[in-house]
Amino acid sequence: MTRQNPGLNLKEFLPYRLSIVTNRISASFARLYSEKFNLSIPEWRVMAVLGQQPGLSADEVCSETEMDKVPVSRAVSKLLDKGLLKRDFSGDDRRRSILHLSEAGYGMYAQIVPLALAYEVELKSALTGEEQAQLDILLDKLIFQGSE
Amino acid sequence: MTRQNPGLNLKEFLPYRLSIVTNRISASFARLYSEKFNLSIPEWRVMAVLGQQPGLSADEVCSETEMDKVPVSRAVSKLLDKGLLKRDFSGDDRRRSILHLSEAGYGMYAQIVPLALAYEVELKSALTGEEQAQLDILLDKLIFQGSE
DNA sequence: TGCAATTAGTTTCATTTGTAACTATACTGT
DNA sequence: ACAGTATAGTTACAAATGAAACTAATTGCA
Repeated sequence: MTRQNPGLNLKEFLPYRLSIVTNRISASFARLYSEKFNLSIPEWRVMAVLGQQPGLSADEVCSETEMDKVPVSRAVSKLLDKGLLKRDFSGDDRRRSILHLSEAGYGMYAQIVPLALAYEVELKSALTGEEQAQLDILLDKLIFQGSE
Repeated sequence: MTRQNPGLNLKEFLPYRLSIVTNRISASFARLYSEKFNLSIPEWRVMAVLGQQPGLSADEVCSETEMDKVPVSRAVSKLLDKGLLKRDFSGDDRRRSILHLSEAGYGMYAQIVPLALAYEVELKSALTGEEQAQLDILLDKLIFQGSE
């Protein structure tokens, strides 16, 4: 049977292209911190946001990282076990946690950050300075669009 | 303790930004075909590539879609169960499958493609024509970069 | 030939993930 | 004050995932 192809070329389809790029990049970046520091992706994300904004609650970590509260909860308890995080509870609202990197956690964070930045530089090295700026603008527009 | 922030701003960090955009987009696109057609993401991917390139083997589907062979194998058997796929085996090499959408599968594919294209148009509507072209170029460069 | 190494695909098993149910605390309106 | 609702976080359960083991077929080469 001869069919007229409705014409969806995957390799040109934006959601598909984005997922290929993103999957490759996050897999290779994850290797960086998982091999050396034995952190899972959710664990790293929690540390990354707390390194920058100490004192967030678990719930705020969720909204900052767009992670589900279940993986956040599990990552937090793993990080507590490993001694990389400290947790207090708010006096105002004793349900609410107040999360900080511990000394050890901050030390690890401070080791990972330069690796992360170097990785980003390497990634962007395929692009000119102008293209890098353009990419930021485009991603902003798409991030906004995606949230409808 | 006063600490000097090593300075990783997640919201500006490329791998993080890419994953936010991609996760939002693929989640909302997945709703499109999972709700209406009851397809999982791997199932849709297999159909999408076979709609465009009938007769691929499972292994070729893997390399085309960058999926693992396990999810491909499972998606193929689900799609066979649902009657959306036909499978033959090569005469030359009887391990090698030859996969085609069935009539029903092609019918479903032909319904999904316009939805997918409309979704892509809507996504890109946040961008000017020139920005869309630029985005394609940038993704190509990053896709190439990511594969090293 | 014939036997080791390779390849296509499936299955098993352990891990990860998310939905939904649950606990504990806090807020709201009467 | 208190009953009903909402919120922070955890736990239980079920589904998805991938690494590794497995089966079956093919290739290479001695």
